[in-house]
Amino acid sequence: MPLSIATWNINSVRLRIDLVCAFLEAERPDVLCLQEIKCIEGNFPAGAFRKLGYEHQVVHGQKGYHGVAVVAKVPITEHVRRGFCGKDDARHVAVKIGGGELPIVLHNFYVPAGGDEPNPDVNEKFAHKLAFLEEMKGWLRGAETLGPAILVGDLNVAPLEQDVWSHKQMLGVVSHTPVETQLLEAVIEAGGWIDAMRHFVPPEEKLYTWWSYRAADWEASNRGRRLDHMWVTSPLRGRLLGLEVKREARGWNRPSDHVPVILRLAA
DNA sequence: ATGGCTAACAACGTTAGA
Repeated sequence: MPLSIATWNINSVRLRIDLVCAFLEAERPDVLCLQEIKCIEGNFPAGAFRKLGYEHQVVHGQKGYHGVAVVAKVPITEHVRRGFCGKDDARHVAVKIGGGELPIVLHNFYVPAGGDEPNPDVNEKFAHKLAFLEEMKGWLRGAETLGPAILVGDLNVAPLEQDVWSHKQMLGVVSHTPVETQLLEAVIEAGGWIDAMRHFVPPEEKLYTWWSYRAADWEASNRGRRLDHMWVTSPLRGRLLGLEVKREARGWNRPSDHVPVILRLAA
């Protein structure tokens, strides 16, 4: 059975539920992973998703900020919400889908942004980000040996030179500093992950999923970053079918600063 | 080099995003 997975940092699921529903009606992905839902589970707009056929839902929320969720048309057979760095903030949920012979484990992450100053000695948010990525690396080590798995989410790191509008000007900016990009590559390496977005878009080509709210004209200045990611383990390499970055979503009315990304897998 | 915007909330300034 072909499978489509979408990921989207929605920056408040309650404020933008109409945008999310329009996206789901147009694209009909089997699974949607959301980050920054900014609400507790009890305030998650479950009914709106259910109406569209997304009746399988796992929410890991908290009040006001952060928070992740998975909604699916296909059954979710297992789920786990993991805490990182000894905190109880809501930054991860994993689900198991395709419960038959070859189930797929799907991880949905929201990695800490890391604040402004890229120095862990003076900026505890940056220290938290690095510790979070280190913990991901250890926990997901050898992921490919365990079978089909997908990891998506807002990882808040743009690892490649063409993942930012200016590699040179971004080297000292949190999200593209060498310590972060090398650590993210180490997470990929340790898990045996395949960068599914770059499987389809060559690394020489610019690719962004986020544009700042602060630009007067996001499209004209086009100072984007690829902060959102979709990875798969090697058992899924042969099933990679297609990728869509829904850039136009950044131009919708009252948009998220991130756009949705859709990965399609063959049967 | 700076500043620019958006969202949540025991809310009308503060904290967070990145």
